[in-house]
Amino acid sequence: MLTIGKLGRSTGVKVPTIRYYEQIGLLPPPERSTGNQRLYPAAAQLRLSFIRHARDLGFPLESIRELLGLADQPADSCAAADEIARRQLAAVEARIARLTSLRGELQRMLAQCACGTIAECRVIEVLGNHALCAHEHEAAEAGPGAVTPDHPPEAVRA
Amino acid sequence: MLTIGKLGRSTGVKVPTIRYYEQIGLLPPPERSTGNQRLYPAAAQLRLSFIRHARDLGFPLESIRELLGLADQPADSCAAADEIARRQLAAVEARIARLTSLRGELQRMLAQCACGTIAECRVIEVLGNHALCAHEHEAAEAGPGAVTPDHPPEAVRA
DNA sequence: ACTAGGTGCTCTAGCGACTATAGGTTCAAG
DNA sequence: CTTGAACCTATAGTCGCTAGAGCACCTAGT
Repeated sequence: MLTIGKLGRSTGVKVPTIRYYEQIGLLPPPERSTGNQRLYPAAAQLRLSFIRHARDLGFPLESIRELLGLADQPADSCAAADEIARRQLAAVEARIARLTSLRGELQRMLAQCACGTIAECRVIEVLGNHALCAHEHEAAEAGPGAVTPDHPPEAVRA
Repeated sequence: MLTIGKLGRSTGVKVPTIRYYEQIGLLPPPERSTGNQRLYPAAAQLRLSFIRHARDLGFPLESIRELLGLADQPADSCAAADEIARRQLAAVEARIARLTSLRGELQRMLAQCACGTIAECRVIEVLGNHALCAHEHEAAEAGPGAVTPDHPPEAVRA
C-alpha cells in the first residue's frame, strides 16, 4: 500500500494532481487509513502511469477517460483506441502546421528589423499591419480546442 | 465614431472580447453615448488590429501589453520589442520541437498496432509502459506557459 | 406614436488542466 | 514527547476568452 506522496513520486505526478484526478473521476477513490489518509494498492501506479504518459503525449483528459475504459475491456476490438490515437495525431499535426507558419512570420519580422527606434521597428510595424504578412494566419494556437473564430476577410488597415 | 459592434466587425474581434480587453486594461475605456454605449474613435481600430494580429501570432496578452507600451514611445529603441518577439519565437520553436517528437511517438504507436483486440493493442500497451517509447518526452504541451513540472528520472514501470 | 428586433449594457459562471494558498490533522523519526 | 514532514479539505487563481441571464437602448417601418 502506498501513500499519495509515494504514488506521486513513483509516477511523476504531483500530489494535488492525483487528488484532482480523483475528484473528476479519472482515478477511483482509494481506501483510507484510520487517520483518513489515502492508501493506494500497487496497481494504482499502473493506472496513474498510463494517465501521465497519455497526458505527456497531449491526450486531453476526456480521451484518457475513454482509453482507460477501453483498457478495462481486453477482449474488445482496439479499433476505438486507434481512432482516439489517430484523432490525437491529427490534432498534433494541425498544431505543428500552424506553429510552423507562425514561426516563419516571426522570423521574417525579426530578420527585417534593423533595430533602430520604435518608429522604424519592423516588429511593431508588422503587428500593426497585417497586410505586411506573407500569408494568412488565423486564430492563435490556444490549446487542444483549436477554436477558429469567424472573422470575415475584410481589410484591417483602417 | 464607432459602436463596439462595428469596431468588432472591422477588426475581426468579437464584442465580448473587446469588453474583456477593456476590463483587463489592454484597451482604454472609450467615451460613452448618452445611452451609455461605448463610442470608439477610428484610431481604436488600429490598436485593436494590433492586438488581434499579435494574438494571432501567439503572443500572450502580457507581451502585447508591453508591445503596446513600446509602440507609444516611437523615439525609443526597438531593442525591447525585438526581445519580446525573440522570446515568442523561442517559445514557438520549443512548442514545435515538442510536438514533433510527440507526433513521432503517436505515429509509431499507430504503425505498430495490428488492430486486433485491446489485449494486444499497441496503443494501449505503449501508453501503459513508457519504456516502450523511443525517447523521453516530458510535460505535455499545455499552453504558452510551458510549465515544466519537476519529476525525477525514476523508472516508471512498477 | 408605436412596435419589433437588433444591438448594446452589466454581471456571473464556465472551459481545461491544473496550481496555489490557508488552515488544519496525522504520522514517523529522534 | 516533540518536531517537522507529509497528509487532509476547501477555495480561489491561472489564461484568454465564451456563454448566458436579464435588462436598456436605438433605429426603421408602419
